[in-house]
Amino acid sequence: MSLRTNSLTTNVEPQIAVTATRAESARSASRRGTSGKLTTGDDTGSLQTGSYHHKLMTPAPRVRFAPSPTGSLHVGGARTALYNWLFARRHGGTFILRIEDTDVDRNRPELVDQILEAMTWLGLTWDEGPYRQSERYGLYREAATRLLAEGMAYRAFETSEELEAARKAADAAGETFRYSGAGRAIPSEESDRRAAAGEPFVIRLKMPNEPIVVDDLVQGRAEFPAGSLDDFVLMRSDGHPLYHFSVCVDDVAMRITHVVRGVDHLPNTPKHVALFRALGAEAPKFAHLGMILGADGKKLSKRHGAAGAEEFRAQGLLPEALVNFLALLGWSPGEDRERMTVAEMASLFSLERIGPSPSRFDHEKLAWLNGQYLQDVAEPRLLELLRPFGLPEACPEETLLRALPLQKPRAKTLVELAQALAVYGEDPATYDPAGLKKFGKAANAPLLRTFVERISALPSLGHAGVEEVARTLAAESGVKLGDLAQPVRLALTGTLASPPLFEMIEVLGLETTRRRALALAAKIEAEAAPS
RNA sequence: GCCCCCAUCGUCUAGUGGCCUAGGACGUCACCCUUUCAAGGUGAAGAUCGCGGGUUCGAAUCCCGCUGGGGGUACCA
Repeated sequence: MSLRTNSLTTNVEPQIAVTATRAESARSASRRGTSGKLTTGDDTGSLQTGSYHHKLMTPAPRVRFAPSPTGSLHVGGARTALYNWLFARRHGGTFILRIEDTDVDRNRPELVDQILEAMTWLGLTWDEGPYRQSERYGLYREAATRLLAEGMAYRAFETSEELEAARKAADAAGETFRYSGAGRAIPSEESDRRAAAGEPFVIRLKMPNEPIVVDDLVQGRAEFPAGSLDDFVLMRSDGHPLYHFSVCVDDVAMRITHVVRGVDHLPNTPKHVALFRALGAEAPKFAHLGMILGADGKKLSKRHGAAGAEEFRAQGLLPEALVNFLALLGWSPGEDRERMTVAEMASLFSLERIGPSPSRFDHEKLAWLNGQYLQDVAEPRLLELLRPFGLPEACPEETLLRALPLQKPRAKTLVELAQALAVYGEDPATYDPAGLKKFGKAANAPLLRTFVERISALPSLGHAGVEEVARTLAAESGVKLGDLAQPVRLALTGTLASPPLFEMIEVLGLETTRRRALALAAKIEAEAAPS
């Protein structure tokens, strides 16, 4: 594609795609179609008192989530997307997805799908888009041309090498580097001539020489002194728009009303405010969210275990749990609410209740929340969710379905649950050493054999019947129930921890129970008999 | 260096001048339940509201300074 910067001096502009392409519309429409469960019922619910007012007084908000495909969907990004989504749902607005892919060097197009998939997994479906900035270059060129013509921006002919050198010099002198604004002084005829002659240039914005105030909905008022910002670059010499520029042009084109993003963008905001002004547009309202830090208070990264949405998925977390957790990181509905459905969150959400401070990512609490959500998943669906994590092949699904109620309360993630299910498929390959030491006594072999004999004689293997057998046998043998139950448990699971033994036996069935109990008895006998 | 932001139990937070002897949740500990492990139930410990000054009859809540943390300072996003 030709990105000849010379085109900036002309006015040949390709048609602009302000609306999604047909394929994209269809795609997002179908996504929306599958996410019916996430609609919030705003129109009929708690909004009743306020909605009339809202609809008359202010237009429905239009918000966007604008990831760049330079990495996967980070939890920080996921939370930003969620807050935008909740805000849109709360006010009957529009949630727009925009891919910021103007950095050709760092872009990894294959990550776009990964991001979309992660958002879909989280249930954060979008109403418009995904727009790709790489497909909207005409729009940026047109805007740049206009700013140039209006004298709001100008060409600058310094090379990056020259600027780099100047930056280093300033650094060495202990001074703050700011672009000199030299390009402002070049007469427009000369500027046009040099551009036409093919001399490379960037386009810079003329920053107003006055302080810029940002009234942030979350962070409050921040005033940036005049002169603290220099004339930043709008268009690179290779014709690519820079982030600040494409963002503002698109926010105007998409009629964005509220910008909800991370505080790392707060220092950029005065630039954007100046740009919106230059573009002749009203700036949207801003809401900057505090950073999400790792448990150690450092910037969250892979080092902290998981940072990307798909990693949490791989860890066996439920999207609804992650969403609930993320919602609470910076926002609180008040009244001590913690566990909420997305619908509840959407009806309670407000930017005013977002706190400004950074927060740490507490995996423990996430795990707890996930465990809570896990309990509510019905067994058949749970089995499907578990499938990608591996189910024991040797075990009929009907058995797994019966095992699930026993194992579910003992697990916090799908990974843990899947692992716990393994015992229903295969006989223990090894025994817990401590368990063997404590319960592998010679006297326990006959106890195991008698237990097997007696439950074999039972007309059916109901847990109540098995328990009665066990209690009777323990009493007869003069031992506590635990002294019988633990060796049996060790035989059946190889460990000393499991769901209630008698219910487990009922699920495992007579054959498996016999085989495993007898195997341990044999092992004990073999070791007890000195050769 | 310069610019900007933040600061309540270990963690997430409630709190917007008197209702705070600072509330809830995770985590921790104890007890109960119990054939083990979880889950669940009950209870406890845990915050001189970062520090220092103001304002006020009264401050976690308002103002100033400091300290600590974070972000930005690109022809990255």
